[in-house]
Amino acid sequence: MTRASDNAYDKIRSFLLEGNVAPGEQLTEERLAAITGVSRTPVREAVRRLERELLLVRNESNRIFVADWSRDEVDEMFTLRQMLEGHAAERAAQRLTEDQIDRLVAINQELHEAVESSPPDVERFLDANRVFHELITEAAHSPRLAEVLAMLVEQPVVLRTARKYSVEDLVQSARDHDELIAAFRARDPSWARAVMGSHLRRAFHAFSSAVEEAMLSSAPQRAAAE
Amino acid sequence: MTRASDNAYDKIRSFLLEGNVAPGEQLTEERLAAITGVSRTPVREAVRRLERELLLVRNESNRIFVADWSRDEVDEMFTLRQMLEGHAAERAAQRLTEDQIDRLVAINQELHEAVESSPPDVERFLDANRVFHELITEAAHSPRLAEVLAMLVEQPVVLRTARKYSVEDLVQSARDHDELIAAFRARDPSWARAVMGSHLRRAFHAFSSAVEEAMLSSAPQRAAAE
DNA sequence: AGCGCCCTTATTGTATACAATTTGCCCGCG
DNA sequence: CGCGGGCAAATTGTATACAATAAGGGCGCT
Repeated sequence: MTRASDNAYDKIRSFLLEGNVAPGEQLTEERLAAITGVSRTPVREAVRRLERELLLVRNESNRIFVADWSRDEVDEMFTLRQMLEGHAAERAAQRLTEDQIDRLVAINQELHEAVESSPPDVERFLDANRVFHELITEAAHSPRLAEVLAMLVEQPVVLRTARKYSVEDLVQSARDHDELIAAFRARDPSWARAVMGSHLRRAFHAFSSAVEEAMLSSAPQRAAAE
Repeated sequence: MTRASDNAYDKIRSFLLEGNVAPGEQLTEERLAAITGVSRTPVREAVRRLERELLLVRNESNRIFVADWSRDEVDEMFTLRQMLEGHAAERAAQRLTEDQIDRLVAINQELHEAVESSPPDVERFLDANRVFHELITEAAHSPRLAEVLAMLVEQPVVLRTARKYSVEDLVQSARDHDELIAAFRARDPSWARAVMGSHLRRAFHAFSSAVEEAMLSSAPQRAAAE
């Protein structure tokens, strides 16, 4: 792994995920170079990577912007994930070792704890959630599937919104994972696929209501300010 | 569109597709720069793109190699395409305009002609085939889906092997397209998905037998030469 | 002869200067 | 007041030199 460009990638990524810049805002290579402390060359590599993961986009004249996802686009993304992660779960059900299933249990234990603490520790939840899904993708043993999925998950909009999820949403999510584990233990691919499908679809609706909630409280203010 | 790096991308891509280099062979940025006539900087951009499309791969120390797909990997790729293009066909069935369907008919007419000429004009077939699938993907109106599919289609292994397809394979492929068009005219999403599914799965098996055929005739020679 | 270390060479990574392109602004003209 | 041309500034693209790293080969040691 190269030093500077990976470093730049990590820094820019955190920068975006922490919401330091608004969706739609323009960034310049120069500015990113300043932020990351490396020259434009590795920054360009990092930007290409982030483009691929859809965190950054370019306009028709190749200027760089923070990606701004509409509700429909997020819907679309969850639909693709449902299809692909459903497939991954199906394959994982046939391939997971006992050890790996035990690890899933441990990770989901962590996730349960994050949910049940008060207030719920959303960062810890998201972390465990990510690892949980990654392990399943990995166990599917399909490098191309993994690569494609890497493009779709970890979207800033979704992660930022997650902080607004209701406790019930988080609890249900943890329960979905429990059921996924049960499906894996039973070595039942279609069960696994089905659970993954409803899990992700529910996640989309949780996202969707969280956004609407946020809109209701913030939109009037914005309207007044404009 | 930038000049040099797009140019480099096109040239390297043709270079790979024409089979000028063997799968697994190492390439260097320097050599690609010589081939394309530009400096290493735009070559690196082009290489990144080709990596993304899985035509090139890197080893653990970032050296560049021509991708070498195993039969299982091609299987995996077709499975993903089946899932994603099936979804695209489903959406396209609900969204294609009459004009677009007419265009599909025209393209498939071209494809029929390519197949029926003797000997079959495989290049023309592949061209029409690509355009046909692209139009469907586009009509699905799902930018992310399009992006993901772009990573998977147009694999050199598959394109090279296509030259060895039997006439029946090509004819059947054209018939699949006819049926897809019928499904689109009927505005029947599940029909469209199902046809696309069997179309791609059959394509995989055509590929698979073509490869086996080639192995049977060439493997002994290679063994003798070694 | 085999094995491991070191030095050389090949290759990729980074910085930087300059070129090309795009944008935005200002100013003059209708 | 609008609008169009053209200049200046901002931004991305490319070339090149040098740095860092990895591979390969030879040489001595055992």
